[in-house]
Amino acid sequence: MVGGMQSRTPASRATGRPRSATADAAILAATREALVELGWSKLTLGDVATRAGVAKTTLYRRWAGKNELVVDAVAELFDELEIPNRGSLAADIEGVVLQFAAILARPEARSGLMAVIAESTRDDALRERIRTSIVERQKRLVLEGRTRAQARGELPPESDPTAVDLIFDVVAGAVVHRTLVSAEPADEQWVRAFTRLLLVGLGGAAG
Amino acid sequence: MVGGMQSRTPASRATGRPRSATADAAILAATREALVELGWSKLTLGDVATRAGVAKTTLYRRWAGKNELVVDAVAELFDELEIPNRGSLAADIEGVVLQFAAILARPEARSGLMAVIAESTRDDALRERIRTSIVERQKRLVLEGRTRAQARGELPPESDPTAVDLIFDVVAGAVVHRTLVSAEPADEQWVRAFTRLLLVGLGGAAG
DNA sequence: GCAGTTACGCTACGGGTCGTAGCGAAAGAT
DNA sequence: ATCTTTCGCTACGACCCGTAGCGTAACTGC
Repeated sequence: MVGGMQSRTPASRATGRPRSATADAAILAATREALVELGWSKLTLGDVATRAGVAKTTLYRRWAGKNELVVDAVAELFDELEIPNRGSLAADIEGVVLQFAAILARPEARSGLMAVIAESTRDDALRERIRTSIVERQKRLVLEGRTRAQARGELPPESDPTAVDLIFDVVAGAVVHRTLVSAEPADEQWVRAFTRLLLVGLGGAAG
Repeated sequence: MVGGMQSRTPASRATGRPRSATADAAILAATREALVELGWSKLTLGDVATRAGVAKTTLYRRWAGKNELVVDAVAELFDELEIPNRGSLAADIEGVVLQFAAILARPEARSGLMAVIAESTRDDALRERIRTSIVERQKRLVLEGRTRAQARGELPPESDPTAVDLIFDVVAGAVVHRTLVSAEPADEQWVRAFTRLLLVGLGGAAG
């Protein structure tokens, strides 16, 4: 579960009919299904409610609108992200980038993620929701990978705390740009070349 | 001008009343103005027409819909992009990245660009329009910068033609992710750190 | 059990936007 | 002057939005 949806009131009351967890799951699944079939712009909340088998009003009791709903629906796709321990920094990077690319290859992520990010440029609350439920989880992987590499002696202990932010923007940005803007797959070959570039830079001997 | 709007028919006829170029410019300017004030989702074509002082029908004769209109309106922002010749590869990179960041800092670019990219994941024609009128122009800068660096002897002559694509995705992706997802400014300090990372990689001695 | 409280499904509604059609007038080309 | 195309304007059905109101269902505490 994501944890980003509306809490019912101040501190969840223990009285009255409880909200159906089944309905939550059905709505989020229906949202992803609609994203695949219709894309962001043609997705309507009425249609999602019908697909999920719930009333439109039920949907509006949980989510404020299309933006929040899609953020939660897409966020679940990132639950599976984990950084593998493959023994070397290069292998670790390749592993996590491939996982990230696999998620972005799915149509429900492609059409949904960019759209909510676009909306978040004018909605601070939405941006925060995206940050906590999607971006932070990714960034944690970068931190883990670097800590591991430092323990192995592959990287010097870093003093600058903003270095992680930079690396994260480079890694995530490159994969997103490759898959969504250039519209080319981030396959193993590309990931290897990218990892090499990230490790040794432009100055490194070219392949 | 962008050159991406609808040609009137097969080969532009020379008879009848010609289309008003003034109207074109007014519509595109009004679109950017509406993007700033309303953002993508609340922007309506009727409102744009009113702002531009033209009839709604006039707008529909030129653009098929919101997507195409915004692409053209945003594309004009990238007309000013040029790679400066600063004498070294590092300085060249810093210069072009700062220019790119300056464009992405403008609200009409932030809210518009990501939205049309999101839409392009389900619309090949739109993606192609974005590619030719926005992306390719950026990529040309990367090519120029690399050619220049090779002439200076800073980079070895590259055999792999896909290397440019990779570098482009990394540079553009990092800047976009920094400004739109992390929502932090790509200022001089960040650009310097990024350029260093791009040149020497993670293995390079840390600051 | 029984009352109290909340969630649910359903229907209906005003308000807004979409994209198009139809009209007469305007602006050029020949 | 005539022909062709664009322009501004109005009007229209279709769709989606977000909410209100109602009766019913589910769960809690007495």
